[in-house]
Order: sequence, then C-alpha cells, then structure tokens
Amino acid sequence: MLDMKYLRSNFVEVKERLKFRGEDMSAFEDFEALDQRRRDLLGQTEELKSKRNSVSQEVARLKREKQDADSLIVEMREVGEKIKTLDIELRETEEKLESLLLNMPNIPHESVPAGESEDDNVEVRRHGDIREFDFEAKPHWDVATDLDILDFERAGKVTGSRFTFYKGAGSKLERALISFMLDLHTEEHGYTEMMPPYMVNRASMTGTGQLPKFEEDAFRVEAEDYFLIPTAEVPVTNYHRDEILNGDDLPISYAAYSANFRSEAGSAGRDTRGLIRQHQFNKVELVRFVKPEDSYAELEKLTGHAEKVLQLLGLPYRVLNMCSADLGFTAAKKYDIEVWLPSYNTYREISSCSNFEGFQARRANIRFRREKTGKPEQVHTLNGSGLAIGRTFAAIIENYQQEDGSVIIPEVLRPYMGGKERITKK
RNA sequence: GGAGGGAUACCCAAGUCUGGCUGAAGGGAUCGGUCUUGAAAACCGACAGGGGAGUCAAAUCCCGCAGGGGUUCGAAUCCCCUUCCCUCCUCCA
Repeated sequence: MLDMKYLRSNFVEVKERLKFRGEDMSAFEDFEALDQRRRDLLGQTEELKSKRNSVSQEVARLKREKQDADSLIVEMREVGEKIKTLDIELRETEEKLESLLLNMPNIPHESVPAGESEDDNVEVRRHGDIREFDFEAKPHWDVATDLDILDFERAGKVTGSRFTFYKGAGSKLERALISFMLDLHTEEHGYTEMMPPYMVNRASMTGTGQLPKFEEDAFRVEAEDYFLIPTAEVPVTNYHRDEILNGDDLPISYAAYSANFRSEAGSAGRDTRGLIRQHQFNKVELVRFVKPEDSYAELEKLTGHAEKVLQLLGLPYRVLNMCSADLGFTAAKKYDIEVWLPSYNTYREISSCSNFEGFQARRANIRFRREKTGKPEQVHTLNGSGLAIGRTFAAIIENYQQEDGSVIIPEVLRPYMGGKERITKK
C-alpha cells in the first residue's frame, strides 16, 4: 500500500510511475474524489461529535444539580441520528478508498529498468562455469526416478498432480539442503532461525500483499478462513505486524524453513514434469526489517547471501534485475537468481530477492522508533529465497549427474549426508 | 467438544455490580533533576500512546479501556457477536 498523504500531494507523478510498470490506471482515478469526500464527511461528523461531547457534560451537570435537561436531551437525539447517518456514509467512503489503495501496486525504484515483458529483464552478473557433458544429460525427474529417490507417480495416486514423494537418499538430500542453508545463514550471515505456522489468517495475507488481488493463487482452508502459506515470507513478515520496533534492534533478520503451497492457477500445462512447479515445495526464506535509508544496501547483501548458497554448492547461476513489467505487485525492486539446468539448456529461477520499501510495512503496520521520544516511522521490508529447496535439488541432480546414472553429492552437503559422496542405484 | 474465569496504558493493577467532574486511581519500570567524589538510596518532577482532521507552524477538535456492532442525551461500565488467554472435564500427536 502506498502512503495516502504522499498520494494526495503527488498523484500525477505516481500515475506516471505506475504507467511505467504497465499498470492500467483507470481503476485509481477515483482516488482524489474519494479522499476529498472522506475529509469532508469526517469534518462534519467530528464537529457534531464535539458538540455532543460538550452537551453531554452539560446534561450531567444539570442532573447532578437536580435541574431539568429534557430539552437538551431531545435536541441531542437529533444530533445523534445525524452522526449515525454521516458515519455510515463515511465508512462506505473509507472502504472504497481502502480497497482502491490495497489494489494499487508498488512504485518501482529509479534503478529498475524499463521494460514490457520478462525479455527486458537485465542480466547483472553470472557466476560459475557451465559443465560440458560428454554424454546426454537427462532431466532430473528421470535421473531421480531411476535412482528411486523421487516418486511422482505414487504422489499422483495419493494426492494428485504436482506433488511428489522424496524417498531414501532423496529425502535425506532434501533435508541436508535445508540444514545446510539454515546453518549458513544463521552462522555466517547473522539470521535468526524460525519455523513459522504453515497456515495464516486473512489479515496476514493482506499484510504482505497476497490479498485481496491474488486469492486464486493460494490454497484456502474454508472452515477457518485460513490460507496455506505460499511462502514463509507471509508468516515471518507478519510476525511483527502491528508492532513498533526498537530502532536499535534493526536490521532484524530471520531465516525460516517452511513448506510452501501454491495453487499455480493459470500455469496449467507449464512445467508439468519434475520438481520445478509443484503445489507443495520446501524453501528457506530470508526476511529482513531495516531502516528506510539502508534498504537498498541491504537488498544487495541479501541477494549476496542467497548467491553464497549457490557458490558453495558449485552451481552456475546468473542474477537479473527485474524490469518494470516483471516486478510483481509488491516489490519496488527485485533481483531474480537463476540456476543453470542442463536438461533445459537454460537458467531457471531459484531465488527472488525483493525490496518492498514501506509497501508491506504500511499494510501490516510495522514501524520503528529511532529514539525513545521519536515518532514511529515505517520500516522497510525485504525478503528473498535462500533458496528454493526443490529447485536446488533439481539443479544438483542435473548438474552433478554421472553417465552411470549416479549423482555426486556436493562436498558441503556431505557432512549432512553421513559422509556419503554419491547417490547410486541400489 | 462441555463448564467456568479473564483481556484496562511499557509492566502490574483499581474502576465494571449501581452509566455522568474517570478527558481512567495507585504502584513499578523509564526519563530528567536535587543530594553525592561517583553510584545507590531518598526526595522532587515528567510519563497515553497511537491514529485521524486542521495549520506555514500552532492552537484546536475527533477516535481511543482486546476487536466489531447495539442501547442511551451520554458507555471502560449495560446488551450481542468475534478473537485471544487461563482453569477444570472430554478427546488427541
């Protein structure tokens, strides 16, 4: 959500900035009229309430002194009715205004490249050499199924499409990746580990920006009106919802492992095989609360923390600065990290690192105080995958596969795998 | 799931039965001061925050006792709904 006062005085400029990201602005044209209407109604009702307050004091005084107050009471009855009517109208206006604001996307940062589609994303850097295979590299689902470490077929029977069973060394590898990443981020990068709830309420989904616009992307538990989390970003960012943080404690950094659930509405037919697009997947998510003046420097650090995982795993990757059309609804700036997948012969997204500035903090009401006496200010929130585990699993299987169908385990993971160096057929 | 009890400011806590100088007592913590070589103690002082409207800035006004409705001239106080916490019973990994 954007700042209402800022919008009020910079509406023309904001419209320009949002057009830059390809947004249709017609839905927001009512802003100025609604804002004005709200303030008019507020002025009227507040004036009447002020009158009611003072007259009520007067009535109390008269009653104490055993004098007659009936005429005042009759007069106030009418004022009360007017207030009620005005308040209803005010509430309706505020609801419209809020709905408008909740559907308005974030403003891109000036360092975001202009673009019309994902083709206009700008590659910032590459790391690692792409391996030359002297045999034909197989897709990870074939390698893993042959090794009996993933079972998509039975998952289809037990649940449905886009689910999998990890099995044996596969399950252990997945677990090793989770532990390795959490240990790296907590021990080397200063994050506090967290395990969040996997279901959240509507207010939390609204706080981070999944709602109201993208409800069809989430799985919903109808009886409770809870949502299965699409990312740990939701529970972990909302951890500090409606709080005023101590400025001295910033930046606050959390690394959270969780399963993630996405309906993948609108993705039918895309990436139907393998681990790339599942309804349920594991991820270690990095979430940070920072001071506004630090947020862009912190975004660079955060992205570096995610890259470090790939460097240590020896996986080639590149970093993209997402263009204005591919930013998503909530981000002011976003880097995607893409890992090399031999069977696709391309880089595929494995992490997304974003600076939301005050966009989520305003929705979720997360503030901080610089000094004891200071006014609360909005924090800036950042997050990034560090990394998506399932896609990392796929990248390891594909990049480390051997001609005999076995897979070499990257050295940094071996301590988490009981010293095992290679996954082989039984 | 059943039966009770709670939620008041940073923390503790009175007020709720019996609606009106409660625009919320008192204590603790915190901050400032006196005293002291320094500190502690004691004493004095400050301490409802936050949001909104308004303004160049103020003044001023509105909201605010878990959240949301209602009754009333007037609600922390009466009524209804929701959430969360506690105790006991039941069930359960």
